[in-house]
Amino acid sequence: MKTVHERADVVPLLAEIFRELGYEGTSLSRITERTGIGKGSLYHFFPGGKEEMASAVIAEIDAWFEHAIYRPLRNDDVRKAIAAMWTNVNDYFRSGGRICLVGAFALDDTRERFSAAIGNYFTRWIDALGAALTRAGCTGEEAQALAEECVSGIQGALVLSRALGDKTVFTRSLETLARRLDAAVQ
Amino acid sequence: MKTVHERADVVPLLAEIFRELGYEGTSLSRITERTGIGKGSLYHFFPGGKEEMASAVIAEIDAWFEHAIYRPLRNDDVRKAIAAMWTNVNDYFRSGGRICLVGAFALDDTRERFSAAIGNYFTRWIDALGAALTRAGCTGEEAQALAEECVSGIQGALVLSRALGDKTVFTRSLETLARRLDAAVQ
DNA sequence: TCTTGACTGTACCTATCGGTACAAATATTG
DNA sequence: CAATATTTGTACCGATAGGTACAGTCAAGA
Repeated sequence: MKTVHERADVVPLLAEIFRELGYEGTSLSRITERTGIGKGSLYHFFPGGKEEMASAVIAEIDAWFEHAIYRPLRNDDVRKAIAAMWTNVNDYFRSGGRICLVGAFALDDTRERFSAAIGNYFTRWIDALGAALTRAGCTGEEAQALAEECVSGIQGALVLSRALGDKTVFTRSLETLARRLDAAVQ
Repeated sequence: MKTVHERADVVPLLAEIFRELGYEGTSLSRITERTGIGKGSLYHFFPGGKEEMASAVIAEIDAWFEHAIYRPLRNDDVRKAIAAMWTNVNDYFRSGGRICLVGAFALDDTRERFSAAIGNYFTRWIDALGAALTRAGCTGEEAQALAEECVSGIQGALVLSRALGDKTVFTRSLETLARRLDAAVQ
């Protein structure tokens, strides 16, 4: 028997593996082991090998954030977009049970391979949130500082809640950050 | 010619390599390449291999934080200990140019190997800072929440500043956190 | 139905992985 | 100096790494 896949279905599976094992920790045999997809298929979908697989994963993550978080922050009603951001972030990271792959890649020298994509992801997040806060009446400086603090805070909460094995650390941090934003937009 | 080392001198070298390459990304040949120390010596000092090397690194990091940060927070004058914490943290992480190895290990499944040590490092940091804040007049809840926020914030600042390749993100975050603590102890 | 092109499994390649064995070189002690 | 204990370089080991080659399988269109 032979299962037929397509590239779009494979990327999310790869994402979870990279998330769990890191870039260096993810081997082709582990991918096959966990997904049942052999080397033949993997190199058919991703001729560039492991690096192209990780690139595809990052691109998909980026697209998801662009659609679910950045665009609403730039275009929609500020308060609604910010509220949506918090629930989407909480869901996406499974209340701290799932890490941010982009943040994880930034920590070791995997960063060198994907530095442009990594920088972009965070820059656009901060800028979109900053723009929303500016629209809500914050000064440029204030907005930028608050946005940076939120994005940074989310990353820290992911690290800490995973280190302590305690999801409540994550949800609690999110609530604190949300309150701080609410105060700024009144 | 033959250079003779001793275990205590090797650990800091290993620390920098693990920091840069991650646990899985660090191979024995890379260690030899960067330090000149051969397998013979490495396995003489660390019979348990790579896992024992990483354990030794974590233990040394832990000891440094215990001495330079946790103990002063528990015993010394609160305001002085907190001020010392910020300057020590800023120096230790080279203003964001150096990551937190313990935090990085927490993100992927390297965590499973060292979960006790990882959890301990963060728990003791939060508890020591919380105890200091309590002594300065905060309620237990307030102190715990603030301490958690600071430790989490430092981790987030490391991730973000490395992702953006911008050390000012780190120093700015530290200043914001420091102001927040100052306000709490008046 | 026959052909085409996307998809897959298997076999294979070289390089490197973590780890072991051990004799030679070096310090240290008596 | 002689004897002992540390430390080190080198040669190995089996397993696995990422990657290639390619024939076989399949669904869909002509």
